[in-house]
Amino acid sequence: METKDILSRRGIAPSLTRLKIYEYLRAASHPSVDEIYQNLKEEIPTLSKTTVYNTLHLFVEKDLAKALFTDFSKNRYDIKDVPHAHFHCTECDEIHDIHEITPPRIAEDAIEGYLAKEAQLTLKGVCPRCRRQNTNSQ
Amino acid sequence: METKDILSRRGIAPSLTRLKIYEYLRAASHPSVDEIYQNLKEEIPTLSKTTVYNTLHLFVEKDLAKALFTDFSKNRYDIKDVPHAHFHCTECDEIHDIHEITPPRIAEDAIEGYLAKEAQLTLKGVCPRCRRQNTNSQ
DNA sequence: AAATAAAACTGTAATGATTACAAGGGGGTG
DNA sequence: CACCCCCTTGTAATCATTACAGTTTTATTT
Repeated sequence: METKDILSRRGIAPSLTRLKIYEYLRAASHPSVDEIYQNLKEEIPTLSKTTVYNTLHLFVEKDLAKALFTDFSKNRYDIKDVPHAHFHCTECDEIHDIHEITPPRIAEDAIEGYLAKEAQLTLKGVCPRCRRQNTNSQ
Repeated sequence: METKDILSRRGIAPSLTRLKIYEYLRAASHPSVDEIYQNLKEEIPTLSKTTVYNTLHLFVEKDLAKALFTDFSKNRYDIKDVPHAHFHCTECDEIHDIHEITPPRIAEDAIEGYLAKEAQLTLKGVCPRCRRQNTNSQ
């Protein structure tokens, strides 16, 4: 399927900028906003970084792309020693510990060639309290 | 075990500031740096935010605490649709797709009361290339 | 083709988290 | 008492992200 159609299907107008960003994203490896911007501004000299942000937000909203959480961006700390997952509620922005599901225990040499030191499992969605509030108010 | 001893065991001098930060971290729920700072400066009026950063970095280095990756601060994007994990190499800062291990498929209602929409599994460690380079140069 | 409205795009400024860095302070040791 | 080391502090710099208002482009209607 052509990129144009992929965007159209999701209700995104397939402008040149959006096509290029989509294609860069598909070809590259987890690029940062700046990487996308730096690389595309050769082809699209008028490109603005704000547009890259806007476009990525749009893609995420329309389920065409995902925002990753990685070690680059850590702004919460935890001290619990029992393995557990984290649930981030997108409504209230709270983080809850989840013990029903745990990050897989990964041996250091589980993945050929890699030395794995830590695994984090993060879930995203709506927490019980926010679900109740949504139901009540609608 | 007393907090003082927990720190000492890891080779961290148990200063008042560090004790308080450790105890706050243990009692609170995934606090941000600012939350820790705001709450402790009542007790420790001279506290500086830099100290909170320094102390947390120290705890992480000594394996007393973990930095979480969450949706709050995401700065990489991905478009792949096959479920896969991400491996963040702490030496070269690259992110690799890992297909040998995948995030557990989590049904929306898998966790009592929660609505789970997405799961991300992130590993941390050293990638094959960096491991080879370390070996060669030492 | 002109007129209009809506949607995309842009640039600048503001915000917020984090880091860099150089200097201050306190406690223990010789 | 002098010295040194480590902890702590404050300011300034950096970097990613967002806010916002204005401009350009595109599509639509006349």
